[in-house]
Amino acid sequence: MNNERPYAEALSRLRTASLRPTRQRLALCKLLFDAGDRHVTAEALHSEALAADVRVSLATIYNTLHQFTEAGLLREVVVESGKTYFDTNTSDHHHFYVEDECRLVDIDGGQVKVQGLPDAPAGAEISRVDVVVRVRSAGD
Amino acid sequence: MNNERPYAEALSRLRTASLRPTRQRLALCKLLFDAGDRHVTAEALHSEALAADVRVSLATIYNTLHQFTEAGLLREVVVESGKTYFDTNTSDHHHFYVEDECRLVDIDGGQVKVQGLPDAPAGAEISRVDVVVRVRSAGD
DNA sequence: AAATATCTTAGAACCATTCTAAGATATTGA
DNA sequence: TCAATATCTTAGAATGGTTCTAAGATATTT
Repeated sequence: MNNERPYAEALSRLRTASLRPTRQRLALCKLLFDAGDRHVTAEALHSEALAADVRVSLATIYNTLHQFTEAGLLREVVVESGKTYFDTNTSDHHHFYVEDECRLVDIDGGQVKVQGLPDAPAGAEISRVDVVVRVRSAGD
Repeated sequence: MNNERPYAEALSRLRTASLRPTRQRLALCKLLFDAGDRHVTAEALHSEALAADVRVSLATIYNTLHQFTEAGLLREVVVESGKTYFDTNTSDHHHFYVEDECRLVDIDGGQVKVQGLPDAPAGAEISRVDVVVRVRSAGD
């Protein structure tokens, strides 16, 4: 977006999250948000960082992903036990989950309507409605 | 249901699954299916079995839960990473997930309609649509 | 620049789950 | 009924993703 100040956007993201702009967080910001909507696991982001010569520990990857999630910069998506995906798309939307590729695909939230849900259990209030459409590649 | 042949139902369940009626599987069948709709984790079922004086290893609990799932007697529900629930209700339905209690509540599938889903990604076909309504107990 | 607050890190710890391979149990077929 | 075969159960080790620890590094505030 801005070739002269490549970290301006990352910097402002960290400011809104009240997180100090460290080398690691700035680099992860760029990796996460410069490439459009993404669904990453901690391990995948770690590999990507190392491949891009960003020296960062796995612990920091986890810390950062959770801090970003708490700040509303990321959304956590659970579709399979033992694997956590972080989604850079935080708008109202849903997911296809391609089971045999362990891959997520966004479904725009605007066009999807979930009708007929009963009231939440007594004393509880809805925090989110997640629709996961599990699909299998027919080819296999 | 039948007080004189307490294992008759368990036995027929195992037959339909082509699984040998062992002491462990019969007992787990009873624990799982005699009490109406349930959502159990492997650990929880293990504790329950031990409490009921059913000597069974955790490995067998896992084996059995997976075999039952493959046979269509159970359904696996993923709502939180690192925790797998097995649901004795295998009919078309959805779930409330009470986040602060890690508890699932069934939502009857008949009355819920998910409209406006786009086509599955090229070459893929839908295997299931899961709706998870995350709720928080307002009290806390 | 000193004092303070926050961050990063390697490696250990953790926990749910799966694996291993050896003995036990169920089934089959004479 | 009994041996032969197939399947099952098990304790304990192994695995894999994630979190914890506590010590040194970096950023911020004064």
